[in-house]
Order: sequence, then structure tokens, then C-alpha cells
Amino acid sequence: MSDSTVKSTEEKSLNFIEQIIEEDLRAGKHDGRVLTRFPPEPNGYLHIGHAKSICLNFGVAQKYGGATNLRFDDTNPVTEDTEYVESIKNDVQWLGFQWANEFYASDYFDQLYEFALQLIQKGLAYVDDSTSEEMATLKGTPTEAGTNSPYRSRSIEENLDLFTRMKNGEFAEGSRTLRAKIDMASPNMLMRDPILYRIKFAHHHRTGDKWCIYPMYDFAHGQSDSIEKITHSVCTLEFVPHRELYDWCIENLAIFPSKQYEFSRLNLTYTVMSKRKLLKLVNEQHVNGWDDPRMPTLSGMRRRGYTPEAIREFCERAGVTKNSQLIDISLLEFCVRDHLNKIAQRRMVVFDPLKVVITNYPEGQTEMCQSENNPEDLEGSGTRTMPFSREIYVEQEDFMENPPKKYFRLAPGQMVRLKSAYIIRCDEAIKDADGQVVELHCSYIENSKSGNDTSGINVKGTLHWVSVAEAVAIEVRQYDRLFKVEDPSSEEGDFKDYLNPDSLTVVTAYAEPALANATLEDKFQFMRKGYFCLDSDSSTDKLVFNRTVGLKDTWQKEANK
RNA sequence: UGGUGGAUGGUGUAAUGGUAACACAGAAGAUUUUGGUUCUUUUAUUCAGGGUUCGAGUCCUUGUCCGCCAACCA
Repeated sequence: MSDSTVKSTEEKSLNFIEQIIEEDLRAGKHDGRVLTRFPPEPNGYLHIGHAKSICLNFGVAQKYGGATNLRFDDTNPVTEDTEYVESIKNDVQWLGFQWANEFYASDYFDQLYEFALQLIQKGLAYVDDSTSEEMATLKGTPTEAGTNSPYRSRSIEENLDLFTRMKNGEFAEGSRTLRAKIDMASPNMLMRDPILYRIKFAHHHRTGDKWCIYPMYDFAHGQSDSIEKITHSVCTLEFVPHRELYDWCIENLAIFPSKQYEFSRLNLTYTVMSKRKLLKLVNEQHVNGWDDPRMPTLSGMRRRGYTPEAIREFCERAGVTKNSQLIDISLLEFCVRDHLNKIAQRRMVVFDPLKVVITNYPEGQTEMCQSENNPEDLEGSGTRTMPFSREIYVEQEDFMENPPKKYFRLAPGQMVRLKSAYIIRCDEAIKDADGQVVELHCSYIENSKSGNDTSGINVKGTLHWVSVAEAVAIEVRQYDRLFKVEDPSSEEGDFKDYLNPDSLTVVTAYAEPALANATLEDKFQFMRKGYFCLDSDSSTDKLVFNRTVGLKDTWQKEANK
């Protein structure tokens, strides 16, 4: 067996979550059952960081024959909305995952209330009349123990009565809370009698006005996991300090022992990932909404033309650890190109037109040229035709009057291949009064047509082109990185100071006729330009395209030397 | 500061006491009717000190640096 065969049959190493699951499986825990959950709060749009969590949670469940619940953590009615619920469901499905059950923390409000009553009865929770300021001062600091609230020693009966009345709406918002009675001297600040319930006279997107008390995250999340019998509750590292409380609630309620495991969140260079910052970009109109193609949101990436396959591959390559990761955006772009290269239809589009007149081609004549839709998938994608005529457009940058060495494009006397058409020779550059080249006169080699070239001429360069008469004018939106620096969040001052002012460039370009039939689902490669997709802003009389990502450009590097 | 999580090429990940490897990025070349793709080659890595061991990226210890926690947010 050769080395390469050995390598290809080697098993890919497991990430630490998979290792935990396999150990549990070996130990016969939960009868070999694996149930995970993806628990977003419906207060914003999903981004690439969530994609990692989705791929992990759904991925391990799939791998070990389990299932995943989608659970909306909707315990704070003030910030949450149905609009977000819909977008989140849409994004998860688009990414390619299907949940076993759609649940809401609010489904469990009755049960959670019962749990709270149990804790009170066990003498493990009490109603506190302190204001939030009073509570903050009594809480102590990491180095000094806190002091007990004066209300901590209330009787079980009084607590039961007060809590019931809290629920019945007898007390003003902010006047009372239900707190766990744990340890005001705990080194873990979260264990210093955490608030379990607070009063909010707010309309909930699902339960309406039924409740005026709402559980805090820590009193809802673990119990929700437990109610659903989640076996592996996987979340991000900032919840590590919550685990002690997560376990405390489960233990004292004596309910199903779900376990929490934490991994590090994903960050990308040249963008920001926090919901707060993304919201700011939207609200202050630095971008055009949550689905602006420059946003790291899934809806933005979808609109930009990124595929679910590419995003899943990226998450897979990013890996799962506890190290903080700031991943180079070029890895994501690699995954996007890699997938798009296999599936994108090739089209010719000229961005910055320079008219070429083929002087020895008959005036008024048009012939069709056949061109493959995708050289990576010749059979599956077939071919299309495009018109060739006496007047065509090529890119301005594909002509130089005084070319440097290794410039394989048009220059006086130099020959190139027009992709899928003829070889032409540049005879003359026509200039305007300012000396700008406005037109090229070329001659074509009659027996050099693609497919039956008998000319015997070999040229180094092949250009994309469109016939002037049939060219379709389109709008192209070219995106660049949103920020000028790798990690805007770690820079001095306001992160918005580091926005890239040139993150969006709009141009009119000229496309071959076949592009006019584009649909929103299509993925294109504009040859020698990059990958593009139709934008939803398009109308019947104006097609708008987004540049998903450019092609690798090794000539640019050569030219800069 | 008390607690807590972390530190392996530029970036991310692997090596579970036994030759520090893979991918991206970078560089060089070949092929190419896309200066794309593909292929070949290549540069570069264990935070520091001490200890255990025949052997340490891995274990112990001290230190350094980074992240998170003191919301009636999640």
C-alpha cells in the first residue's frame, strides 16, 4: 500500500466535542442517544459565527445518529420578535439542516414557574425587594464576598405568597425579583444569589400578555435542555461561568441531567461579529440592511452568492476548539471559489469597454460562436452560443500601447485569441484629441475559429469579449472588505472609524445576451473577472449583479513588480 | 485584582508521552482557448524558565501574555 493510500484511508481526527460524545457512547450513557439543540434568541439575524454552531450541533447529531432541536430562547420579550424567528428558520434550512422539533423556551413558562415554586418550597429561592442598585452593592466584587440581602431570610410561606402575587401582576416592574439562595461569597459572581425571575409588563411575541414575570436565561436554558432531554448542550465559551449554575438548577430540581460543553466562537478578519455592532451598522446605514452582501450575516452571504456548501466546508475547516480564532477571510473565499468553480456557468462580460473594429470582417455580418458553460463540468452543463460581429468590446486593461514583458494581451502588432471565436491581430490604436485610445482596429485570422482552427498560430493570451450590437448593459456591484483593518474590534476608538469607504463600487458592464435569462438561483463566473449572481434589486429593464468573489489574479501581482 | 478558559508556522487545525503534520495564505515552476482550474516544488511552527522521563507540544511547577465573568441581556 502506498503512502498516499494510507493517508486517504486514515480517519480524520475527532474534535473534542466528538471525543466526548464517543466516550459517552462507549460508556452507554443515555442508551446511546444523542440529542443536541441550536438555541438562538430571536432578536437578530444569524451570522457566520452562528453557522459554526449550527454545523457543529446538527453535524454531530447527524454523525452519531441523533437529532437536533431548534429552540428559540425567547425569555426577554422586550428585544424579541417574530420577524427574527422567521429569518432564523429560513437561514438554518438554507444552510442545509432540518430540526427534529421547533421549540420555544416560552413553551415551558408554566413548567418553569412550577420549578420556581419547587425551589421556594425547598428553601432555595426567595423574593427580594431590593432595587437593582442595592443588589449591585450587596453583590460584592470578585475579590470581596457579597452580603446577604435583608430579604433573604423570608419564610417559605411569605415567598410563596409574594411570588404568586408577582405572577398575578400585583407589583410594579422592577420592584421585586425571585432569587436563588446559593452563596453570596462564591468566587463565581453568577452564584451570588442569581436572579431567577423578573417582572416585565411586556407583550411577548408568543405568549402575549399571559405573563408579567419572565425567567432569566439561567433559569430557562438548562431546564429547557433538561425538559427536552438534550444530551449534549453545546454553546460558546462565554457561558463557561454559567455552567455551575446550570448544574445547580438541574441538581436541585432533580431533573434530567443535560450537560453543557463550550467551544470558542468564530471571528473573521476584516469584519465584526457582535450583534450589537452589526445592528449599529444597519441602523446607522453604513450598510443597506441585514442582508447587505457585505455583512457577515447568512442572509448577506446568501445574497452575495456564497453557497451553503461553501459555508459548511468553511466551518468544517475552521475546526472546533477552545482557542480563540480570528480566521483569515481568505479561507472562506477559498471555499467559496472552490465550490463555485465547479458549479458556476461561464459568461463573458466586459466591465470597462474598449471598442474593437475587425476591419477585415464583413460589415453587417453576424455569426454564432459556441462556448462551453463550464469547463469543469463539460457534459453536465452543455454549451451556449453568442454572436460575433465586426464590432466588439474588450476590456480597456487588455490593451497597452507600450506593454511590459510577459503582457500577453493586445498591443500594436500583437495577437490574441478571442475566447471561443477567432485570433485577432491589433493593427492600429485610434486616439482622441487628448491622446486617449478610444478604439482599436484589428484583423481576424479567418481559419482560426475555435473548434476548427487550422491556422497553426499559437497565442499566449485569450480575452473575453462581447459583440457591441447585442451587448446587454447590466449593473454590477463589486464588494470589497467592509473594514480596512483585520480586527476592527481590537483597534483604538470606535470600530466604525475603520470602515472601508470603498467597500462597494457600482459599474455598468456589457454582457453577452445569454446572461439576460439569469435567475436569482444561478451562479455565474464572468470569465477572467470573478463569480457573480443576480441581485434581488433587478427588474425586467435593469439587471443587477453582485460580485460574490473575484478570481485569483496572479497577473496583478506580476504587473505590480 | 478573585474566579475561569486559552497559548503549536502569517492564519486555522492535527499530533491523546515516541519522526511536529494538514489546509489556507506566500514563493517558484509546468499545463491551460479564463494570467482561472489542475499539477509539481517550496518558505515558515510548539509563549518563557525550571522539573519528571530513555524520550515532553503533550505530564508537574513557576511566570508571561490573551479572552471571558461583577446586566432585573442571552
